[in-house]
Amino acid sequence: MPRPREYDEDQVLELAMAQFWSHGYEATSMSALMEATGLAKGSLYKGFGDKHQLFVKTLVRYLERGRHALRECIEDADDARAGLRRWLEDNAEPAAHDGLRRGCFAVNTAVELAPHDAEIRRVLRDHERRMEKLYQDCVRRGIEDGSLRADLDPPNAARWITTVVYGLQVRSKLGMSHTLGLETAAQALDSMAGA
Amino acid sequence: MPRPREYDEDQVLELAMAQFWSHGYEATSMSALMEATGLAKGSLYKGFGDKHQLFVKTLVRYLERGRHALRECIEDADDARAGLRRWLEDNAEPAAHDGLRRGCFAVNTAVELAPHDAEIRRVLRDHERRMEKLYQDCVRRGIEDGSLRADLDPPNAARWITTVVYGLQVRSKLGMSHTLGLETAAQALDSMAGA
DNA sequence: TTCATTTTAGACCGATCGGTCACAAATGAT
DNA sequence: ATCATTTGTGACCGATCGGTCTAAAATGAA
Repeated sequence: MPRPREYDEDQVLELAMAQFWSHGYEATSMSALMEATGLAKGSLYKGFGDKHQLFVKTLVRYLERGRHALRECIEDADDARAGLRRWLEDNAEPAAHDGLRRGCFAVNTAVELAPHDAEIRRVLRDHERRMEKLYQDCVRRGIEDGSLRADLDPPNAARWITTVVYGLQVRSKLGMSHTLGLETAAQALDSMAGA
Repeated sequence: MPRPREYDEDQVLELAMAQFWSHGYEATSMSALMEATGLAKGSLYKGFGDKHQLFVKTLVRYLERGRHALRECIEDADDARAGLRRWLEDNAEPAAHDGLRRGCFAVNTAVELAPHDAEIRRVLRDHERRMEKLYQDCVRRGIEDGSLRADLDPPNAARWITTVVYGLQVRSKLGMSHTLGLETAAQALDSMAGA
């Protein structure tokens, strides 16, 4: 009986995400979101809540996708090391790809909002915890299949991987070349590779 | 003959830096800067230019201080590895220290502004280049005095150190504990330590 | 067709944004 | 004491901020 919605919710979230991802939270205005999504202000507020709620929705979406990508990356690989290499190389790439230097939405948000926004902090910490669980599984598998050093401590190694990935994403904001990114990825892998 | 200035320029820059460092560029308003520095709006503009120019002044100041700290850290140490350890540990610490989680002003700025601000990008790239020069010197010294692996490639190792330090700074924004930070610092050192 | 219901559009809101400017205050030189 | 010069102050500017709200449009049910 009601009037049907004219927009596709998923698509709007994608478009809004692109804005937040490229420009951050503070530098993205509601007008920019209206233009990017094609929706009028009223529709955005009715459909997605205020600016902050919309931001969280796009962030959660991004994080879920990131975990999915990591899971796939690890599962599809021949051994743990190959999966890890692929993941590190993927994280060394986006900088060169998009001239936008938008880096990683999660890292951008951690830097901009985490210190003063408890909800964002909770969401990002939860994501970090889940990612490190996946890293741990990968490391354990690598120890078993011999592709990673046998003396690695999985939780410790997971935090190590997290750190290197964050570092690559920051470098990408300054315009790291693909070649140098791959070099660093290789170095990270070497620090954990089996004999 | 003119009326003398009533404020101390260095002190004002310090206070403005604290604001930008904690809240970033966009989230820091001129009113916040007025309150933080105690200067009226007109004085800020007359003395330091507009918001962007003031920001750059505080950033440059921060970067110079950072390079100085690294230089001292390396020179004062008994050997290259000790200096590098000290530097990595210092970078694993600030997170825990200030409940503000303000992290590293350079990393914060790289993430927030570098993609869309050519001047900032130039300043930060120049700083990165200088820092890596210092890292390279440190690595070369470490190869000579035997405290670092002999097969390290200095430019490569310098980028590696940069990456890890960036990663530590991002983790600090989410509230990394001092203990876990030190653990990662140790891991980074191990990846370069001499036999 | 009429009605209840929901979406859409955009005018409108007070607050705040970064930035300017005119004027008062403070100095040393004369 | 007067004057040229520079600093300090805060009122003021138009623009834009995030957010609200009313009214028109679009539907299915009755």
